[in-house]
Amino acid sequence: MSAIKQNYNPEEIEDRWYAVWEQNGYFKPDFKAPKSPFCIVIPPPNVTGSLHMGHALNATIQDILTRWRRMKGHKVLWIPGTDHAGIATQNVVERELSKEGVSRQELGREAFIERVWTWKAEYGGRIIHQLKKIGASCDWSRERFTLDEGLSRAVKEVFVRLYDEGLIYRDNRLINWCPRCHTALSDLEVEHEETEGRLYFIKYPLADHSGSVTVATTRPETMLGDTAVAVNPEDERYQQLIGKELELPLTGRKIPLIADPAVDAAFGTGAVKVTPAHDFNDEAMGKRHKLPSISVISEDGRMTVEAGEKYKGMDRSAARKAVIADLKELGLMVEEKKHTHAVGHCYRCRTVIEPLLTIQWYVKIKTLAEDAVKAVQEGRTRIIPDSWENNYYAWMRDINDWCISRQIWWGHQIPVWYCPECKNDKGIVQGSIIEHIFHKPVALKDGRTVNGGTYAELRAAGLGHAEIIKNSKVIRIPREVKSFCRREELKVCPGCGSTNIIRDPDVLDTWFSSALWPFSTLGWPDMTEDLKTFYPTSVLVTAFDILFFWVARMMMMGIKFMGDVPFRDVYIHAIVRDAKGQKMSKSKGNVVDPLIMIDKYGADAFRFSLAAFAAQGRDIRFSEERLEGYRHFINKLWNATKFIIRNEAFWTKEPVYGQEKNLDIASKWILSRLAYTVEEVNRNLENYRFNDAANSVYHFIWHEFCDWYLEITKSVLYQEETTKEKNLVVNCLFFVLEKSLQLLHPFVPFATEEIWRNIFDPEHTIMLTSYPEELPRFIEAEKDMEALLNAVNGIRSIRGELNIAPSLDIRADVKVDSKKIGEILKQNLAVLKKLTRTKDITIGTDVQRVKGSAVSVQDGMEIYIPIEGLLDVRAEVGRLQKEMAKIDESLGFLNKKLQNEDFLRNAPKQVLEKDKAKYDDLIAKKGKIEETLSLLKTIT
RNA sequence: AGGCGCGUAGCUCAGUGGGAGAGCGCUACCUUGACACGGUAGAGGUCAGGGGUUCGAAACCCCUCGUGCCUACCA
Repeated sequence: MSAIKQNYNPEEIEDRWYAVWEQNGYFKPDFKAPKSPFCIVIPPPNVTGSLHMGHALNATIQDILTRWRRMKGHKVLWIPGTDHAGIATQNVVERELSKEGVSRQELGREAFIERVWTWKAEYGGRIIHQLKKIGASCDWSRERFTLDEGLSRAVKEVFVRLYDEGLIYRDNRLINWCPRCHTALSDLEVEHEETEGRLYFIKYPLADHSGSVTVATTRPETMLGDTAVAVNPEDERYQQLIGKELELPLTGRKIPLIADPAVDAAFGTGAVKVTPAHDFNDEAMGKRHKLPSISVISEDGRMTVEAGEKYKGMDRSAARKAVIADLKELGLMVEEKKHTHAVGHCYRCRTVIEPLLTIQWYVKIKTLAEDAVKAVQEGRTRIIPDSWENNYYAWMRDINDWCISRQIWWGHQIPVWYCPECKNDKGIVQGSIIEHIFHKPVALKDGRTVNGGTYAELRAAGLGHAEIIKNSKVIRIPREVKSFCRREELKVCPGCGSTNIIRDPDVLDTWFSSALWPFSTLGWPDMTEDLKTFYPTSVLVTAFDILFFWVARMMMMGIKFMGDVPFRDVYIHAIVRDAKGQKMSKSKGNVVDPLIMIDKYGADAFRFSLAAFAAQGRDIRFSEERLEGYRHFINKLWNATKFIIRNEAFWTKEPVYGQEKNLDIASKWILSRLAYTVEEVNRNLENYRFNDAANSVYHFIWHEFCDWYLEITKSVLYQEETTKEKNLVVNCLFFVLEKSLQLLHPFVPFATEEIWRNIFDPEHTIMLTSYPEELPRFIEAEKDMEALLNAVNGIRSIRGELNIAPSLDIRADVKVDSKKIGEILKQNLAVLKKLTRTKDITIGTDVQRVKGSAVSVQDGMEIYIPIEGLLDVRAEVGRLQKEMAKIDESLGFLNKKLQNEDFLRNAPKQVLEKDKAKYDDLIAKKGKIEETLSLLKTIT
């Protein structure tokens, strides 16, 4: 005898079943499964992260797909893992250290990294735990970390190969720099924000004192590094001045007035200061005009010696104030205006970005991007919804080379060594590369001299990266020596044998390693069984905010190194916002914690809600009320199960198909509705329409199975004796329950498992049963059922609207239009009575309305409920008039349509037929109601 | 500045050319032998506004208003 607990209590069942699944290895791929491999790699959450709504939605969708495919018989693998998240993690640990009063510099690189690993060991598993809480069926035995040994090997391999092909190079140019994180950032890692600032108009005197030119700038402090002023060549105001020299205020330097078409004559004064070392536009202009670059801001955001003695060492914001004050004093500040413009901020710490001239490593991106675009154009990878395709193309077309070096410690250290001693130009390369850097004494502008030494020593002496590079000699490496001792750490310079070699201190952008995720997690560079089986992966599930950061780069790397796209489909889901539609963020304090939701409502209800919210192409506003509603749904399922179990004694477990002839209409109907739902759910999941899939199973279970079928079966089930009929109905109940549980399992894994084990198979999991597919429909039964539903609805409607007390015994007379409908109703007389709480019902084609009866006109029948004396005639008249009004409105609409010759000529036949039939029905109905109304009126 | 999206019931949202739907909320009635986390019956909408295409538009096109996001080197 099966027994489930009286009350549905998610807490009690969820952890228990998860442990069972994991211990039994149900999450591992079954290589013997009949259908094709199905693989998903999880977007690796940051180790620093804790589960937020976005992760929850993301994981739920992947788990639904994974469980569904597993049940359908695919070889399913879902690989989990985490990302080392370079800057983010380093910042977290640095903050921890600063509480102890230690800086990472004081600790030293090695000790610091060790400290991060310790931190990771302690807190890094948190998010994995949380993923388990929501039921994610990942194969944890294959869990990866972007900084683990295997992935590090993949990273190094990719770096070296790209380097050998000339696709990785080093260059000295402007880069987005975060003075707080003290590192370079890629274009993507800069977030632009509209900021209210000021536009300053500054007078630059002509060197011959014959006048002046006024420039407009938002960043007066950078003027100290100006090397020209530019105007548009067409600008008539400046024709006479082009080519003349100006005297740069506060410095006395002479700079030229140049003409460049990039200057917008309409903006400001039409004259723009040019600072090639601190502005991307100016850098380009500087290159065109061969202007020198003067760096006046250093890597920590302070002014350099180049800025002049007065400003040296000042913070850039202090320097701005000082420059403004000084200009005012000189009478050169003409005007200040309010001005809003976009200012770049570091995506990790919100500090204002500083464009700085530094040497960095870059990936040449153009050819890689072209292939990635082609792959989508040719449909080798589909992006769903496809509205994202254009964004993808646009971004790929405008893409700049990818800056991959970061001046932090936590990450994949760049596999490049430098030899300060080696004089042999052919020197080097290690798993890599060695470049000779500054072996000559370097004279600096401030008068100091640096006597060579290693790169690290110079950094320690207080020199900036850029300074060192600028003053050093970089030697190009001949191609033939590029690939050398690839995978080992380099100890000795292969060129000169020196052991005094230094590794490049920079690490790679976090996204460099995650770009390899779809194949590195499967074992690449080794051609493992997993890699052979599961690459390309089936679908990548992600939010749009990392489409460029991650998806685009995976596309490029996958195509480059595997020769095929990394995934067949990319499903882009919504961002979860709060109830007001705002992005959830800690600073706004509007974050909804998924774990609290799980505590309150259970993981099943939570998952189901997320699925039901996940309409394509639209953001989700999270609503706790709806979540509550879906918990009620699971509770409903639970209670329905209790009801069904009570009849277990009559369950013969015979198959329901094969004896359709003996089945009653309702049973055939529910089987047919089930078949319809199964088809819909499968189709919707196939198309990533999770909300539609969730809604259709919800509607079926609640409003068809529970509301109708369960109620209908009661009239048979409550009979004392055991009959064949009773057995059939019970078998049908159990069958539909079983299929419903399976249908629901990908959405609601825990409760379905609990119920399944209790009823159908205590020894085996529902996880590995077959997903319902292609059941037979019984269209005729569905049509016949309409008659029964109409009769019930008609009687209920009268009861409800006339407010007839349920305790009042009533009877009903049903005049049917055809014998067939009469037969159907007669067969289900007991049901009809029970559902309408009617004592007695007469059915026939010749039934007459008795005086004092309320009337309901339904398709195929008229229903009379005699309530002599009790009939509130006015209420009944009102009710019927309301119905008449509705009918008249519809008739008016149809009339217009059917009298329109264009409609008759052009509309498709089916539409025409349908409308005609509808019209006839309405006319008939109208006639009947009119008749009744006139009768009622004669009474009053 | 460009690009993308959204505006449908009180709220949150489905609905990609044939008479407006769901969940929650609301109203009335009901402790009927699974479930009050329930049942039954209801109320509630010029589908933002204007123009166009069409026999027919919430849906397709154009414009306006409102709103959200993405991209960008506007000094």
